[in-house]
Amino acid sequence: MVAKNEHANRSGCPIACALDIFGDHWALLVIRDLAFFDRHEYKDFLHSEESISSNILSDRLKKLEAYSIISSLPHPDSQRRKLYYLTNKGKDLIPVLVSISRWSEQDLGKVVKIPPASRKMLVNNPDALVQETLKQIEQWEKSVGL
Amino acid sequence: MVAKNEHANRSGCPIACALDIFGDHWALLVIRDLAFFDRHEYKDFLHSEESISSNILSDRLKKLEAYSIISSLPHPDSQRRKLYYLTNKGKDLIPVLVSISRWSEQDLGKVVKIPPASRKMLVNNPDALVQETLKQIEQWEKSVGL
DNA sequence: TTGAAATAATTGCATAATGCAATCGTTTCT
DNA sequence: AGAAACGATTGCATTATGCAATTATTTCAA
Repeated sequence: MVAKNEHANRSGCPIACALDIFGDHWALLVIRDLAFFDRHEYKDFLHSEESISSNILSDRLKKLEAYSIISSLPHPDSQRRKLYYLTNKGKDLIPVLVSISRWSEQDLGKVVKIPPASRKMLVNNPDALVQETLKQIEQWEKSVGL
Repeated sequence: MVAKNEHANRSGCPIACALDIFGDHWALLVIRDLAFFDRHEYKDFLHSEESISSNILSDRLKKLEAYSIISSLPHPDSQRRKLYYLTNKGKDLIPVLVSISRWSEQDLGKVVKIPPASRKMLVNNPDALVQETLKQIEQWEKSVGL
């Protein structure tokens, strides 16, 4: 890892504990890629729109794996590539991602770009968006034999 | 502010945009204090369990105010003290805080300490927790004549 | 009324985290 | 066999954070 995080478990507060795990600029974006964008490989995360650095990505993948939020699988086509995926603990973060998106949609105005179909579901029935996302993840899992 | 954040608006992604605002170890804790713990003053935030540093607190209050997530009021008892409170934009973050708490309750185990009454509501009816929180905020607002 | 405490910051400095470009050692492709 | 792809790591510059001390007011209490 790039460096140690001195803040682990500052308190028993559920929000503080969560922030000790994903309270930074990048962790949730990796989880977003896994949850919504069907990205599962190192290079996919690396090339996502926000341009994460290679060292930071490597660090976050390790941390998220250490926290059992993600896990990985050897890629069927290659022994060196890996397929990352969300554990149940990680999937449980989808409602968090959706509520954050909902807030941005409501309160951040035009800078935020969301595909119309998703936006509609996000506004009218966020729970359905969570469910649909889970369903697509299940499909992917089946496709790799998980 | 302590320093400038070079990451503003990395993309149009609603999650990335949100993280550019509160994706750090402290911002959401200040919002938590305002939302759930009836803390409204600098010293209250400063003395909260996680021990935020004075310079960081000062910085976050400025940023959150700049983003119109919080606002402030002169304290009725003192001209130097201020009363901070959540704007509508800030109140819209309560569902985010609740969903994060819910995740921690579900997936972080015993390190997380939540009062039994809140935990029950968090698990069985998170929306009700949001509503109750909003109601208590309204009461406080009334009490200071907002 | 005057000195002490309280309050909201700010400063300086050490440490940690991040950003960035280059590079490494494999593996895979042609 | 050589080139490209890939997952990482390294070194170094910059930015953010942590921490203790300090500041300038204001408020409180003897």
